[in-house]
Amino acid sequence: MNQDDLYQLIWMSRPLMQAAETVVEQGLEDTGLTVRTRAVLEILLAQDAATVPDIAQKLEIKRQYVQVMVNETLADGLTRKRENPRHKRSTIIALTDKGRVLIQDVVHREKQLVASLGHDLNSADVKTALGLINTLIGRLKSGI
Amino acid sequence: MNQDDLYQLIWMSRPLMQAAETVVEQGLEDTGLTVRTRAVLEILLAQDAATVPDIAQKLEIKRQYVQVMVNETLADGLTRKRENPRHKRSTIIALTDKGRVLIQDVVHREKQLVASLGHDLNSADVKTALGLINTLIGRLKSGI
DNA sequence: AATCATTTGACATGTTTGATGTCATTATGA
DNA sequence: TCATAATGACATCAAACATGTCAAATGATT
Repeated sequence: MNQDDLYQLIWMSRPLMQAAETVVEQGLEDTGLTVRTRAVLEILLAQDAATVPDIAQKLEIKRQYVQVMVNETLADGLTRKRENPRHKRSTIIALTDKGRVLIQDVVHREKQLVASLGHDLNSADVKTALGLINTLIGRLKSGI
Repeated sequence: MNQDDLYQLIWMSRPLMQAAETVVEQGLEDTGLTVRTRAVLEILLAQDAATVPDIAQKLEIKRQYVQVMVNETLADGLTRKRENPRHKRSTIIALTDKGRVLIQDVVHREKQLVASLGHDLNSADVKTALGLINTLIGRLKSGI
């Protein structure tokens, strides 16, 4: 193992994230979304509906802050509350049609951008890198 | 190209960064450094000395904020000002012995951690992933 | 040399992205 | 039933920046 490569790889995650989020922000400009409310909608798109604490766990941020973001999407008519049979106060948050169309459109445009960005990249390399990164995240989190 | 893999890879840069910085923070606990002042010292370690605007350019953040961080390291005796023949006000910032020992020690411990973290990873895979990430950063930044 | 734009440090203020703490209400489980 | 946990709502705080402005210093142009 060339450990300097791995060291560098880990530290390059910040520039990659920053560059990616800058590009995502540009695509969000006329939608009224932020990168973080976009993340909330993406979770709801993937699993149809979730409670605020569920979303917080997925995003690994505190529920209190997710609540603020969710309340924004509710105010904008992008999500709506659904009754939760398991808890009267803790409503289930689901996309409205408006919200679904919006986030689907955003994700679609992003995927097109990624496709043009990576048209000439080796598929196996990408898969390798993805696996590696997931391994690293797992080990860093578990303190191994 | 499986574009979903690439899409996922890009989005995983945030969890990777967060996990990495959490671990780095733990290693910094008894040093009085933050992740960002650590970054300043690492630049000075790599190139011996630099002005505040130089550091800002490397970190891709505003010089005004770098100034605040550098002033902290000056107050802590980790760096010192050196006369700049090219500009009377814009001093060159360099590590003191104390600062050099500290950042070298921090980086050394981090590299040991990375070594144990990645002992069983394939060296070629890591190199591939690093190259891929650098390519992606370049393309995202240039808007390609 | 005089002038004008640029660079820089210093300082004040604003913004985003959260964390933390607390309260009242509402489940849930022993 | 009674203690405990979960949840939404709200307030406060902090880190990591960005932005704007000023004055001193420098560099470039004429």
